[in-house]
Amino acid sequence: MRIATRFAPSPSGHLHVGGARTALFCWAFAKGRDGTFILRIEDTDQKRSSDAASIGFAKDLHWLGILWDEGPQWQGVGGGPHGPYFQSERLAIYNHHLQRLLDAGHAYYAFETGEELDAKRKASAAAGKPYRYDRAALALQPDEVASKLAAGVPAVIRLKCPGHDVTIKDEVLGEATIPATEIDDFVIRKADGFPTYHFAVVVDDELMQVTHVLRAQEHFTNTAKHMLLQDALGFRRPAYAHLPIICNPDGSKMSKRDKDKALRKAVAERKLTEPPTGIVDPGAWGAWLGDKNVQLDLETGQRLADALGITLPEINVDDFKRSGYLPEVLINFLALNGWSPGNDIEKFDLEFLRTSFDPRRVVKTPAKFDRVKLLSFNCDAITGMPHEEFLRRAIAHGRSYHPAFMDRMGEQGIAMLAKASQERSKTLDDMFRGNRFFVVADDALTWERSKNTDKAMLGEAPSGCDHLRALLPVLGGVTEWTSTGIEAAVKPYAEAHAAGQLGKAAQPLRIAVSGGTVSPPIFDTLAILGKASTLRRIERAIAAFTATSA
RNA sequence: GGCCCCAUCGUCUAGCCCGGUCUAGGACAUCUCCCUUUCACGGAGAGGACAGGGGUUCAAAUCCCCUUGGGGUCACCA
Repeated sequence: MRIATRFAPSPSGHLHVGGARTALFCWAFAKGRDGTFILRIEDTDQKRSSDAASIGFAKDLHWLGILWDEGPQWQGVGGGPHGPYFQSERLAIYNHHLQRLLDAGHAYYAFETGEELDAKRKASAAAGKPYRYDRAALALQPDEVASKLAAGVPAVIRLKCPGHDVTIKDEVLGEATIPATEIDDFVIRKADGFPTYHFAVVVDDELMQVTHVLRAQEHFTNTAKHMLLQDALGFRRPAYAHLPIICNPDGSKMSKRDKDKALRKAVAERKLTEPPTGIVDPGAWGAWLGDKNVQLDLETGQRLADALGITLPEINVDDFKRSGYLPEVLINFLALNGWSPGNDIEKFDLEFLRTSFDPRRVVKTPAKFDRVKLLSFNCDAITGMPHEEFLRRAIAHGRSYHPAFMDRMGEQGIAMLAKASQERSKTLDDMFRGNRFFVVADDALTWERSKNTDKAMLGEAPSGCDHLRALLPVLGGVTEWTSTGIEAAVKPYAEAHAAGQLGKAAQPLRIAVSGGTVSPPIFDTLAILGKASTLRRIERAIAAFTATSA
């Protein structure tokens, strides 16, 4: 039988890095064995699903280079003989198998409301006993059930568990036996007519001929339920491999809520009581501030972060894209969380992963996601790529995330900036984020006043400002305004007037034109800025620093 | 709390299944020095782990037990 794996996200948001890793391993396992990789959208929760989210998944997966053989059709991928691939479109299929279970006496209707069940759960908790469904509905007479159904009383369907222990065989975790007492008659169809996750998964995995289920370890205990369902339905049993969770450096589970956490912290630190105008509407703001469980939607959260001047932690694949990480690096790094090829190889690509991935080499322990190491990998990849490629990718990134910057710099300016930036960039975003001074109007530039800037500009004579005054005519006389042309003028000046210490002249220049102490190499910076801007900024800088120091 | 799983440098991990080749290897981070017009990059070097306790054995990171610690799960969410 042909190997088949599936990635089955619920479309309740963007693709999370943990999900991305699951997808990656599923893909690698199937594709490395001439198998099929299926994408299935588990949208059985009507309250939490959205079409936009499933498109987000497709985009993110596509960006990572993980393409599905079967699944929703999107830009030339997908389709397949086992559709539809949205669970919400498979209701008739589920109902058919539900009826089989009912007919065989393996399942039964139950009429307790959510509130009733909650009360029973609370009572058990108060008594210090674990809660299990009490099978009250099993005592109902057939005609009672029929009349309730006919009367339209909301009903769920539960699986009648056989009452024996279940031993799970797992490719990474080995064998584990779940005692019968731990598994109660769980719900397989909700009152709204939709199947629960457990039921839909089991049916779809069978019908889509999935042979290997690779999923996160949080599903491990669920496996017992799925096995019981397979037995009741007469289905085959796929092989299971449960992948360790990816978590934050502090050990907490990585989640979308981390963004809200970062925002709340920043808001508290700034003692903000009113929302920044036009970012969050006052009603939503109040609800959000008042309840830690309320989350801001992605766009609003991002706008608030921008307004507060903070960077949100990257959680979703799209966040890493926005931050300027390369897809091939993210994939490489993700694969290293929970798996390794077994030698000292750390840098590899999709193709390598495809041919070497083996679930038996998956680690059993949860991994803490180390963004610092990821950044280091990204830096290596960026500094190591051919410059044409860097230029191309930087431009694509800029068009998506910094269109105004791109416009103001112009094609030639961007090319020059890219040239000066590649070897000092850790992400595609660095070139834009760190260099905003290039695109502010000359007369709008302000200067950071700190120990460092004041020392460089106003230190002992000749001070930075003195050098700048002297440099003004020198630069003014430069006829070939290029990096080398400028260097040819400034170097001799430093030799003659700064004891050959180029820094004595370079640093004041840097501060004057950039407003701060960090920029690309100074001659490149001046060349990109142009002669007029350079001179104008120097004049204004001298004025700004000397005016306040007098 | 019940149940299930897990446990090697700060972090990701190699080694564990098939005990000796492990004075435990690599990577990121850290520290020192070098390079340097800033920030980075780069180069050289250093420190850093088998959770604890019992066994088994000539020999244990590797096998067994206990303790401790961590994670997952106990929904009409997936």
